[in-house]
Amino acid sequence: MTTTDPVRGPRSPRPTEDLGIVDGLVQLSFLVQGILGRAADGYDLTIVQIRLLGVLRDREPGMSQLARLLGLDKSSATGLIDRAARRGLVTRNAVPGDRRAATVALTDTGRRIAEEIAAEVDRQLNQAVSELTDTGRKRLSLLASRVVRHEAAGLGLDPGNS
Amino acid sequence: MTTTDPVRGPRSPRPTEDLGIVDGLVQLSFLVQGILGRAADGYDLTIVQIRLLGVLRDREPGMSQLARLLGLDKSSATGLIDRAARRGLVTRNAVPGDRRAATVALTDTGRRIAEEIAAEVDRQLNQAVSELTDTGRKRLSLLASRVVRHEAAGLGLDPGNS
DNA sequence: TATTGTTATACTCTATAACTATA
DNA sequence: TATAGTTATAGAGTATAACAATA
Repeated sequence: MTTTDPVRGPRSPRPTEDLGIVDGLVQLSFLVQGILGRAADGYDLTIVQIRLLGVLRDREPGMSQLARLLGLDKSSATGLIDRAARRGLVTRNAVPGDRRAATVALTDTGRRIAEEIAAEVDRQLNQAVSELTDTGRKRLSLLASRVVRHEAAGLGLDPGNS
Repeated sequence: MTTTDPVRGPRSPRPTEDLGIVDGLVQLSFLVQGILGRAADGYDLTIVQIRLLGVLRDREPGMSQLARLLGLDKSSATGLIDRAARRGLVTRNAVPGDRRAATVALTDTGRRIAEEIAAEVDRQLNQAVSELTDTGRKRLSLLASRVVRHEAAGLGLDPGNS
């Protein structure tokens, strides 16, 4: 997926060869995931952990709900939260009405780190699109948003996560 | 940083809210990775494995070179190739001049699966952008390509070479 | 009975450090 | 000594199946 081999010609003065919508999006996704991964690495975390922090920035879900938000099995969520809690990023809180249930929330440390990482990702991603014109960035933002919204709507999901 | 609200034309039932360049790209990357993951899952593979198949479609690298291409430690590549070989997707071939070295190549099965998955990803990704206009898809393709190219250049990578 | 969450188990993926064999 | 690759080990992440406790 990294490359299909487009005919490689001599260097054009203004290359910007079109990779096509498929390769373009696939490679862009790996680029973005790379940025996320390196940002996470700086805090000795993983992409999944920072995604968790992102999701918890404006929610306090139960375990099953959290698993659904992240697209995981609930047993996977158990381990994920175990590890995040061991690092002091999140806590499990009891639910008054239901003795089976527990909600997950960020700790102060978790929230601070979530914000620092978000700022770092912001920097790196803006750096990555710095070659585009203002109009280009604006268009890219809108096109990406439209695709994401369309897909979310198709899945019956509403709010965006991080 | 939601930007100014562009007046939506009569074609849009609802305004496509702009997620901003950062959230738009991050969420789009998860969407694309999700498509890749589900495509891989259909063959009982992982994203890493199909990425491996993609890389090997037009290369026959040594282990160290392969690790560099995938951004892994060479020991990680060993396990990755072990598992892929066990599934009959790739083979290790001896290098005549150097008894330490080995190159990795797709088997016929591996190549067939690589192509089937590529076709499936193509379908799903085109489906995902089906709501955009032709112009929108064209622009998205070009913008993504430009960002990817810029980043690759910054890393001194030249896709398609050694 | 259904739901919420955990445990047991097995596998993939990854890195670090130490190792073998060759160059 | 340096390079190519593997092994040993440890940890994260994931799913399935079985389980306990509560509703």
